Amino acid sequence: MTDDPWVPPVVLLAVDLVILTLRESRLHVLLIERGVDPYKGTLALPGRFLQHSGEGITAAARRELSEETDLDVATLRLEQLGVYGDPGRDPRGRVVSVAYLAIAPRLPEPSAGTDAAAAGWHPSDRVLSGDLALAFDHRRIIADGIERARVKLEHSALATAFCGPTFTITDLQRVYEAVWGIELDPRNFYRKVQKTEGFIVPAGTARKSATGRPARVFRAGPRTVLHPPLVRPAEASSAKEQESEQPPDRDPHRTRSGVSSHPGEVG
Amino acid sequence: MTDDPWVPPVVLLAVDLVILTLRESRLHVLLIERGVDPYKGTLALPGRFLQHSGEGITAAARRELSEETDLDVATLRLEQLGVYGDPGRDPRGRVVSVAYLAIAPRLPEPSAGTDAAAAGWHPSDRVLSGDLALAFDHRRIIADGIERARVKLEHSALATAFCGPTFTITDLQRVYEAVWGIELDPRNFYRKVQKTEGFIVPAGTARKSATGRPARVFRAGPRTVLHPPLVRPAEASSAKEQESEQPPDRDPHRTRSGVSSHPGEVG
DNA sequence: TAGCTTTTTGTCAAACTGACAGAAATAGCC
DNA sequence: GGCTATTTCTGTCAGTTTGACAAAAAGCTA
Repeated sequence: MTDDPWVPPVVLLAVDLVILTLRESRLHVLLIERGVDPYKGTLALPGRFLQHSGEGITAAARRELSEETDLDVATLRLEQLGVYGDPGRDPRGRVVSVAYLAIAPRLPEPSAGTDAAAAGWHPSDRVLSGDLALAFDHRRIIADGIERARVKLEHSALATAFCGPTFTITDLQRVYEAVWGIELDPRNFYRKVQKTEGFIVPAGTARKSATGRPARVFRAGPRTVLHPPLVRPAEASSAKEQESEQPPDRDPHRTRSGVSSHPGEVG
Repeated sequence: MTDDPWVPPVVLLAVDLVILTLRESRLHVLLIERGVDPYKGTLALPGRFLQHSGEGITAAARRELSEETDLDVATLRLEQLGVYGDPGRDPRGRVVSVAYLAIAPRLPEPSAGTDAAAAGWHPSDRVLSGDLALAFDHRRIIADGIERARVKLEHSALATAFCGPTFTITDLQRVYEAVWGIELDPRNFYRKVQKTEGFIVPAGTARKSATGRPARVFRAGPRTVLHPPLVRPAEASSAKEQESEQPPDRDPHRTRSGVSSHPGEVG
């Protein structure tokens, strides 16, 4: 990888977590308020530095996850989102951060777990719109995470991860609608979901409803890949091109046509 | 991200490149023979350490790319694949590597660019089968890169990146067949590709053929996302679950059902 | 029981898919 | 030139899926 006499530069390695959930049919992301400089007092993703040089990256992410949520960490899945390491993104020095994506069902209301002072859920659209100011390049990381979730909803059974152990088909539809930001026809959604064998399976005799006809209850089936995919309508998937390694909103030449669904594409 | 008095551990940051191309209708990956320990004499992905602490990660990847191929780097696209940073993956210390994926059309035969002694193309199946021994965790990185390419072929116009500036529909079909490892019906492929507006556009009057009816020539169109996607047959997409941050083949509990198309998913 | 709401079962035309037939355009060979 | 081999391209056809929408079913409220 390199020659001998020369000594490569070192960097500080951190992990950041994009934890998404649904509250009142809207997509939310977990943010903390930073207690120290830089960006003291600003909202940011939960994250941490590698604890010691022998700690695995995913181990660090999992530990951070367990500190921020009281959920059973074993049941959550962490998916690597990408690396964010622009020089200058962190005034403390060369910090390279590995971002992870996690999907959580609606958590027990007060999300705080430990001392991490102000941790709370914030609507994702307020983050994406720039309404909420975020530390570092965390807004871009969240945007990438949400886009990843959108794509994964099409091809995997990820949507069930947003729900509790059991749910109705309408619950599942709300997930798709919230993440995709569109409305779906209940009849067609019902048909599609039912036809995809192994996606959801009936869960006992239980039924739930507030008003209207009681709905059947299901739980997640064994299948994790959806074949054929549950494609979102054409207009909804025309996302924007994404870049990294440079300050966001730098390039006015972004085309509307391009999308990679995998952030970090560069010329 | 952390408290104050404590000092986070440092890591060495490297980039590794998975460069794929097609030769004689087979998928190949660019490998170099390591000239120094560790793994001296073993095949490995082209890669390098960050040159100085202010160098961007993508910049490092792009520089390595330009050293290994004589292609116009500006025309190639680099896509971030993921981070590989298991402790112990590199005997020299804590090395975290950011992997990038690049797709190249058939390059001018001798692939070497600079002094990087033995650089050459190797069939991807010989790598995946374990037939060729690779340094570090590079076999896994390549596997992840190929799986990424497979998925991207469905949803993006990536396939044209394997071809030269102009190509025939059959050329394009060969790309899909090589990367997916299956055969496609020429008639249906023709129809599908033609119907996807903006995917490929006619390129002048030129025609080429060796034997048989001369084929029309096309070049890549403006569209980068394929809508609707060009789905591969069901059996072909039943891939294996992937993990990272741990030595491969560690966990006997891997399920056959799960796949994420995005490597690095962990429980 | 009537009215309201939400779930669930259908229906129907249009679009798409997979399998396959066959015409068109060239090169090579006798 | 005529024949064959080969590859490209244009259709066809039945089965499936999709999107839009109708209407029945099953509860709650009044």
